[in-house]
Amino acid sequence: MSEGVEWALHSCVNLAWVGGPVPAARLAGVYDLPPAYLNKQLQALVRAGILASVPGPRGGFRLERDPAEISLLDVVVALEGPQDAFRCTSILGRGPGGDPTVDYRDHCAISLSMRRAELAWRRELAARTVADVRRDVERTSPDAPQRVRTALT
Amino acid sequence: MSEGVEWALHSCVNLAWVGGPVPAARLAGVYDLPPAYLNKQLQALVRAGILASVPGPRGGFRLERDPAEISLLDVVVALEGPQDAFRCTSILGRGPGGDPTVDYRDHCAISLSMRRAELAWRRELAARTVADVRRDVERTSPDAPQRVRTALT
DNA sequence: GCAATCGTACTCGGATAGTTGCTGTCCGAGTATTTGAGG
DNA sequence: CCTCAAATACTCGGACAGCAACTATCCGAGTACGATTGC
Repeated sequence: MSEGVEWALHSCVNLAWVGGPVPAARLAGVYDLPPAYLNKQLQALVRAGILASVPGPRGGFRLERDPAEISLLDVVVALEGPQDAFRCTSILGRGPGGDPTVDYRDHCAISLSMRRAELAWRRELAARTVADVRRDVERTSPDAPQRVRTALT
Repeated sequence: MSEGVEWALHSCVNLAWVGGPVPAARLAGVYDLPPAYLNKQLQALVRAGILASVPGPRGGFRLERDPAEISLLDVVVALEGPQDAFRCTSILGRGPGGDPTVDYRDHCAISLSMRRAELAWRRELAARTVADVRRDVERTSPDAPQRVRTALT
C-alpha cells in the first residue's frame, strides 16, 4: 500500500482541528514531508470529494464533508483505487473444463474466499471515521489539537 | 498484491488432489502460466514449509503438510511477507510534541485502526484452509478433481 | 480622500524524471533412471 | 543371469534482464491581496 495513505490520514485528522483552508506546504511541514508529493495525494482526495481546494493566497485544502462522514475506507479508496488487493484473473478459464469467456470472480472458490477476507477489511475501515480518530487522539493526548493548530497557523 | 498468490493457491489445491510430486512445468501447463516464474513462487512456499521439493527425474513439488493445516494466510504470508500492507512510519515522532525515538505503531490511533482492519483480514484468511477450498470445489463441480489429475499426469 | 487599476505574491494543478519492487527468463547443481559392459 | 558403473535426462535453485508503479520534483494557470495612480 502506498505510503501516501498514512500522510493523507494524518492530514485529514489535522484538518479536522482547524477551520479554514491550509496550504499543502504547511501540512507537510508538520511532519517534514515532501510538500509537492503530499499535494499530489491531497489532489486525489479532492477528486474523491473528501477535501476541497481553494487556490490563491489564503487558500489551501479544507475538509469538504463532516469528519463523521469521512471513513478511513474513503481515504484509502481515494488513493489506492476501488479494486481489491487480490485480483482474480480467472485462470480457471484456461484450465481443463474451463470456459475462457466466463468471469470466474463470482464462481472460483479461491476468489470468493479472498473477497470475503477483503470484505471484512473494508467493513472495519468503513466503520471508522476521521471523527472517531480525532476523538481518540483528544482523549489520549488532550493538548495535541492545540499543538497542531499552532503548527498549522 | 502479487499475482503469483493466485497461481500458488490454485496450485496448492491442485496438489491436494494428487499424491506424488508434480513438476512446476506441469503445474504451469494447466493454466498456461510461465513455468519458470511459477517455479519461483513455489520455491517460496518450500522455504515456508508449505511444500516440499524433490529434485531429479520423477521429482517436483508436493504438499509438505496436511491440506487442513495449510491456511490461505500461510500461502499469502509465504509470498508477500509478514509485514502489513499499511506501514506506519511513525511520522508523529517528527511532529509537534513527538518523540523521534518512540515507535508509534502501538500508540498512533491511525496505526491502530489500520491494524485492526488488517487483523480482521488475516483472521478470515487464517480460518480458511486448502482443505476447505478443495471440499467446496468438489461440491460445486464433482468432476474437477479427475480433470485436474488427468492434466497433471 | 477615494476609487479604480495595475502589479505582485501565493496557491493549486498537471506534466516531468528517478527508484523500488514485481514480472519474466535463463542457465547451472544435483539426482534418479537407464544403459552398457564385465564377471 | 546378475552386478556395478558410467552416461543421460530431468528437476529444482538461484542469478540475470524488462517493465510498471510508487516516489519525488518542477513549472505554469489562476486568484486574492496590496500598492499605485488618477480623479
